[in-house]
Amino acid sequence: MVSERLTRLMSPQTTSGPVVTRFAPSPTGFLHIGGGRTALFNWLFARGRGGKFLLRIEDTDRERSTPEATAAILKGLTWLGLDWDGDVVSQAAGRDRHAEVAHEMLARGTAYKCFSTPEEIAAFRAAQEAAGASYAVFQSPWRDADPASHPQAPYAIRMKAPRLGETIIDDKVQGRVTIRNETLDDMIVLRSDGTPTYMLAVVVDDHDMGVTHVIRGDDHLNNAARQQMVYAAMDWPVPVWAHIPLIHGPDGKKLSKRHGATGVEEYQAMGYPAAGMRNYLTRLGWAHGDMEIFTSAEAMAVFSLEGIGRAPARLDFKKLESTCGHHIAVMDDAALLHELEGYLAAAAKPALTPLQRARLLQAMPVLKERSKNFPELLEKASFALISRPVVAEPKAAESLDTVSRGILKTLTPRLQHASWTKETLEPILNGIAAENGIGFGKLAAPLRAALAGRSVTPSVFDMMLVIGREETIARLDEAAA
RNA sequence: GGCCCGUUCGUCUAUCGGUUAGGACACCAGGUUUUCAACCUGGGAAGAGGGGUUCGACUCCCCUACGGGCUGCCA
Repeated sequence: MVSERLTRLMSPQTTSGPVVTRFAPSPTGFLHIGGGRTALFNWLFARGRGGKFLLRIEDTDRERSTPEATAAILKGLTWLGLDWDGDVVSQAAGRDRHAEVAHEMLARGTAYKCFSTPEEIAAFRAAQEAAGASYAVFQSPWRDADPASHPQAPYAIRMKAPRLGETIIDDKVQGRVTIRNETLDDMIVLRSDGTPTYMLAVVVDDHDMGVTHVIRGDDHLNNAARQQMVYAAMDWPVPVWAHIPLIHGPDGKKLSKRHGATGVEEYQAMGYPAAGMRNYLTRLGWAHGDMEIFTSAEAMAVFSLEGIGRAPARLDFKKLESTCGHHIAVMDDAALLHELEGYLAAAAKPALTPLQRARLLQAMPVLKERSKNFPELLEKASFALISRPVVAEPKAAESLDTVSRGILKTLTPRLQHASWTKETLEPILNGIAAENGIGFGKLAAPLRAALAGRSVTPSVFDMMLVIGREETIARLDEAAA
């Protein structure tokens, strides 16, 4: 699924050129909801400025990367409606280029060969700890070693990080972040087995792909300082940074499995429409005045990095549902039905029959205004989905007593030739109620039981209109018998 | 441990030195009603704590507390 990586194609970008953003997940599982939001912000920002939104799979960790995970991530993005430009880039496919850059840095003198073994480094740390130091950055003895003293052995390539001064990350979300260089180590960019590390790969890929704005989780904020060393070592322009806070669970702790749904696909299976998810996720950590309910196009028009908050936001299902409810209410009926069928498939529920689909489409106007998610909509649509004989639930059956059944019997003849509109039906039902000396509510209950087999349903008129005269009379006759 | 980031109603947030601190979700009360919703009206609800700076701080600075992140030949 991941195509050949893009080869070097962009000229060095300038900050005034077209916007290029990217989403770069590791394929180690499904698309995390936090990752989905990161992708969303990148998408909104690029699309809102006529720029490009690229997708790169960071699969350099062959141990943990799987093609299934890559497929799951693509599927999640697709469901969310986040379309990317060009081919999906595989980071692993760029090893040679990454190694080439590492050697170039070697040639420039901004990196050096380090012959220290992992064991020696571990020993160094243990010694530091034993000496009472809480922690110390590893200082390779090879940093300034005479090449003549280099042994014939495998070596890693490390950055020659500045020991003095400070590195400043000019971040659009976090502001100016200053990191003292002494806290930065000579990070390894090429392992002793010749493979590149993530720190090198991201920078090379972002540069080669022409990425102008790096919008990612703030767990990378400190990494940005390290990565900036590579840009400097290669004389490459540094992209605009925007480190966004992570999403937390309702309890304020980092979102994890015990909070329930962490994967985007789970939200589809729970029956939330993509447009509602996008709206909710956009507002989670970003705001533009009092703007609450909006389409993605509207969001793109005003989305800015400056509008992103600095504190982690908590997931609130109540608000998610409310937001989705607004979107469901205004969605096009056919589109809604289509997405609902996608939900059915995602939730491994039986597909709709042609008759059910037709009735659902007809009932959509009355159903969509009162549903916050698809399960709820389907619940309200029950009357349209069932087929005769209608089996009344216990609570509904109670309203089908002898008297009520008698009333229903007198009703059907009058429906026989009535024109099938609410305007005609309403006086007929009101008349029946009046003749029997009962309020309309008393008549509605047995009607609900007969038409839907339930005590909670949409309006009786709406149900009659959707299932039609023939089916209405048939259901009433069966219930009255 | 060190370094970095964060902290406004229960939740998401507005405010970018001067406001009765606004909106949304949720909650409570009332209204409407054909059940459930939806809808309408009203209500309670916030600047973590302590120091500064200033005529004036939610807003700027410092400290503390709490939360998060980074600190790997993981990404």
